Amino acid sequence: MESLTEKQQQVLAFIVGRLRENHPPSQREIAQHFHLAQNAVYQLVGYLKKKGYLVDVGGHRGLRLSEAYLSEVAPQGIPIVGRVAAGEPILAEENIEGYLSVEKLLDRSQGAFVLKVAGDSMVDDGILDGDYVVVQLTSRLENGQIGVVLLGDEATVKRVFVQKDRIALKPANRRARYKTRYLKRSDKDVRIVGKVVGCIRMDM
Amino acid sequence: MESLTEKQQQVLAFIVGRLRENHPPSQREIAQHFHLAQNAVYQLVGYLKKKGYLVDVGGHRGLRLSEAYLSEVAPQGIPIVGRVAAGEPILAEENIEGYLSVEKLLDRSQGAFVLKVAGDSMVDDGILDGDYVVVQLTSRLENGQIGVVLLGDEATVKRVFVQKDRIALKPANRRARYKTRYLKRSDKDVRIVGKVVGCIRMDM
DNA sequence: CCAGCTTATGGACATTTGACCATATTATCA
DNA sequence: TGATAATATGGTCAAATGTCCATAAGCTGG
Repeated sequence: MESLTEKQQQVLAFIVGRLRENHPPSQREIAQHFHLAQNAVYQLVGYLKKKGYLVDVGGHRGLRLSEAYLSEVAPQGIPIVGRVAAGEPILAEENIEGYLSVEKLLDRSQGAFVLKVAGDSMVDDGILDGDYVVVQLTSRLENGQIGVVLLGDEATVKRVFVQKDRIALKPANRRARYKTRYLKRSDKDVRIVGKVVGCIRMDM
Repeated sequence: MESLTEKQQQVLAFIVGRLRENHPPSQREIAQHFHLAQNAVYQLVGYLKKKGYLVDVGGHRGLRLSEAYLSEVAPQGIPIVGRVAAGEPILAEENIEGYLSVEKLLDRSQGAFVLKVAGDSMVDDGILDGDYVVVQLTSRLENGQIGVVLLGDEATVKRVFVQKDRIALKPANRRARYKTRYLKRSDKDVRIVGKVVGCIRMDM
């Protein structure tokens, strides 16, 4: 990624900050903030685009900086550290592999939601008590995928196997010997809600 | 919070989704998406403002929906589903316990970063190969906490025990019989980087 | 039946927007 | 010395924006 001048960094930081607040600035707003003419900003934005930090999207002929997405490579989210180069501080640019955007995972427009996991029946799959699983609404599940099934008013996270006339819910806990539950497919109290696409653990 | 009609909910969801992508929609874009006239959107937005879901900010005389902030009370993050009320659709308001904001976890200003986990030495603590652990930069670790330690240019995630003259790195994998590693505290190739405060698994 | 709220359409308009033009200064580097 | 990149100002312009007007249909509750 091409490097930025100080001015360019300042402007990018300002834009990113405003985007975080759901409030994309206009070029004239940026200009005012830095006591510049609008055209100075126009050029700075041009450099940021050229260097790949801002990207135009959509078929817009170009109106509103709002239309200039942050590129995926722009520093949003938090840095992913890969290998650590010898001698370098851990957050040095050489060590940063990319940036993690959890917002993508949590894309609400796709009908995702989060379910707080109660119980330890899935610990062998790395889903612990108190974790949040990210659920994608869908009734289609490949056999063996981890899904959320609604039994009456109780939501359960298990490995789901759809068989001829029944649905098998298989836990993942060698230690506690949870039993696999079998449910009739015809039972209208049973509903496959969605697929578990992610898992988030906080406050460890 | 005053309740919304279905149409209003749809429009709000659309707006929120687009704001998450750093791409505030214009009223005409919304109109196009819902096959409406722009003025229908104008009125819907008016209702959303009246009910407090959208808030005008700044001294703008009113141009661009981008200028209409999401109010703090508007549902940010994705919904956390707790108990599922009998009969209700899973995303009904009755079922939503709160909203998960991962951004808080990933607060960059606090000097957090993400490390991609390689290997399965911590699976018994629910940290799998390929997971991203959220690391809080700090050299202070309570004994037994999961931390990141830099050995030369290799970053390791383990349970850390600081003893008199050595540091113990204890894996968590019953099956593979990983050995606990002991390091001299005086070794300058050894550095405690931070504490693991979260774990994120994507694309399951 | 009427009143009020919601949804909906079409037209008009001042304001703002990003793009573009010409021009100029400064600093760096070959 | 000359070329290039970056920063900066002024003016102009078509396109897009949110607001507002008038109008109307559908619905609910009094």
